[in-house]
Amino acid sequence: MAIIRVALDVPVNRLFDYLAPGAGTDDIGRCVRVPFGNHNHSDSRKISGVILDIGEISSIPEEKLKYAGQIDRETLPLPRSLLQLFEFCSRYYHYPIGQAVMNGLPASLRQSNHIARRKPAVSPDWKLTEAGKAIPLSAIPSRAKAKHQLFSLLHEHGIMTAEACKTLPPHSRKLLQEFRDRGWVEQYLAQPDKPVFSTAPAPVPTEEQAHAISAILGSTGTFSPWLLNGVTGSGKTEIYLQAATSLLAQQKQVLILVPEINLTPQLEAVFRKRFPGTTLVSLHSGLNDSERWHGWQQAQQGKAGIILGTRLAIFTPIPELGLIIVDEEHDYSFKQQDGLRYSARDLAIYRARQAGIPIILGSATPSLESYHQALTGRYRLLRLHSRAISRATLPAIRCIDLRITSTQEGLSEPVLEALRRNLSKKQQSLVFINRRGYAPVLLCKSCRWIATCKRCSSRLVVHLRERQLRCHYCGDQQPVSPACPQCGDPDILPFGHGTQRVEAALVSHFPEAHILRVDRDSIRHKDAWQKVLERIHRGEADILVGTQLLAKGHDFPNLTLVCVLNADASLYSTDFRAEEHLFAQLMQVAGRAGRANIPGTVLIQTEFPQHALYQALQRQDYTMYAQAQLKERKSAGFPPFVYLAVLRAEAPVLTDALEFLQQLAAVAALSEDYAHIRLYDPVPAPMQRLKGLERAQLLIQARSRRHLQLFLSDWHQRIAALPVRRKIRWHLDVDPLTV
DNA sequence: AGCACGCCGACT
DNA sequence: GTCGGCGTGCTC
Repeated sequence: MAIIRVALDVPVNRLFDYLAPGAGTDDIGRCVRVPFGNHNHSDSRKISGVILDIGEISSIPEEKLKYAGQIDRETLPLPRSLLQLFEFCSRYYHYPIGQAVMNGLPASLRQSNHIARRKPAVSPDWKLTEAGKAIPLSAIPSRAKAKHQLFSLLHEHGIMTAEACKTLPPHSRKLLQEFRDRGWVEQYLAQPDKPVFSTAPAPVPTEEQAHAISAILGSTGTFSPWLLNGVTGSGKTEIYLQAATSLLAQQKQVLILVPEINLTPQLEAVFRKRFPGTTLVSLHSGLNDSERWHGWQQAQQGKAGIILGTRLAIFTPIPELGLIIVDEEHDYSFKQQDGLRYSARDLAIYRARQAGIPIILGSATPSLESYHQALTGRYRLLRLHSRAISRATLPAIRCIDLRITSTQEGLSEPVLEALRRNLSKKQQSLVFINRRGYAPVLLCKSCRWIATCKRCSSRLVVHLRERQLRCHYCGDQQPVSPACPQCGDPDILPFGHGTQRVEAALVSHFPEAHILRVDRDSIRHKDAWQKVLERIHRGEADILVGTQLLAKGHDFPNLTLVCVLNADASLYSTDFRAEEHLFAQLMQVAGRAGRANIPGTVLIQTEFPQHALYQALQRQDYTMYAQAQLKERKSAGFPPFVYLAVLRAEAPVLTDALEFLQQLAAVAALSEDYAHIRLYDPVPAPMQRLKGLERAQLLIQARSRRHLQLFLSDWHQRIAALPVRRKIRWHLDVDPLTV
């Protein structure tokens, strides 16, 4: 009897075997309901899983095997390539296979009771198999009237369309299932739909663009990763569009990944406009179950030519995938920070290799990992030097030396003066300060007490308008107390500047101006972001005050001045990626200034104007900066010259977490591959206390991916075999962003 | 993860 | 005497 091996959403890295009479290899990739757990209860609970394999024998004793429930044959099975992707995820990120699969599926497929409920989006047709054709009609006794009739219908036409099935009495539909179980008929899908293609007129590309486009298109049908490096406004999007045009014309599908949900509408609009007749589906976490399910189906059926989405879209089945585009490839949002900690950008490379297609990684400031790949010839580098619209010039970037210039409420006189001038010119300005709230610190002048979070090792941020102290890590809030809880002095003061405080200062400086604050607090309500964008575009804001929300990928045509207030904070960070991140962020925010035919100005307040970062930024010289950074990374032994993984543990008491990690480190020494890796001492995590738990971490470093993986596989198995330590939670993060 | 089993403390 | 606390171990 056939045995199906099913991926289930349980934290055990193995498949579960079930008896499934009548199941065949075409059931691989299908959803199935199976009984799970509840050994000696008659009404054992059923959950959904995905069939990953099928065979005749099981390593599980026969008496333990249960019968699988209903297999969902109404829905297209997941393609093998997607199943392979899940298997790769499970191996590479050391995550249970069932949870890797279920993490990637839309909720409507994942939910434990979906099959009975969900209306199928497509019904496959039935056709006679070779075995079925060999059965003569006379083999069916004519007294079995319905059976005979159905079989003769099948013999007459060879197929039974889904439409025709609907007109059959329910009894006959049951018979079809019976025929299938006998191997006489099978379900199949008529030719998958091809995406409709149509295109609106495209602008004539610049010479650089034309070169990039023809290079990319020359690699159609082969795995070729392209790193497209061009500053904001250099016309990366046009290259995406024209590369997509060619692939869509060949009836291929195009997958586009963007970092954030906020960026999907914008790029979506651009693509819809260029390809008015092509079905575009947008996939991100803002969709409800049925919307996501619908988009997924359109992609899988080949109806959607363009699949645009955030990181989760990397798990969409796309049968005719011809091109992948990862926009803003350096962005951290591509890495999932909990559960299956995958990098959608890295998985996109995997998919491109798997499908044998080109992939474009686009960025003004590529990640050092990708740039290194380009320098060593694994990726091919395409550079766009000039802004695409000929008259647009790069913004002039100038540092304001805070060592010799004083500030009031965080604003220096040159910044105020520039804002004043821009106001009189009726042009928009952006004041960038990457810190929400009014002030990041509440300090008692007499005893130096600082308001801190009870559950986290963080300082509470003053939100003056709401008269609240808030923890930006756990969300906890409390009213601002009237006096110092330690010494009773009523003289406690907000220290430092956040968006609210800068907004207030600007209001008093420029009472006549329209000032709009944009941060996570101001757009908390749904649709608020869209409304803010509309207001900005209607010119209803003279000065924008905001966090990185404003820095990412939005074109504000009338914006000509950008002022950066507190950039230096990142330079004090212990995180080895902090500088790279700051550079990318500042390049991005600088790119907001000056579009079309208005030149832009960027002013950066800093105490370190001589710092290499600001020097490179002023020249907008990514290459110079990246090469200097790579040199530093190489000598310091950081990625991309080494490969990292982090094992993090959390427990109510720090020493428990540290001791646990110490124990794991001892276990690691038993591994054969231990010689090829370097294990650091367990240390408290950068944010030691979070949501009431103490966190510690153990850094693993290796010279090659292969060695890291060999070690991790072995180590992970040893850890899993260890007796469970209560009250300690842990996880492994491969290629972590922060260590 | 769930869920059942199991072995110890305060209650009708 | 039992109800239920959560510590432990298994799920095909």
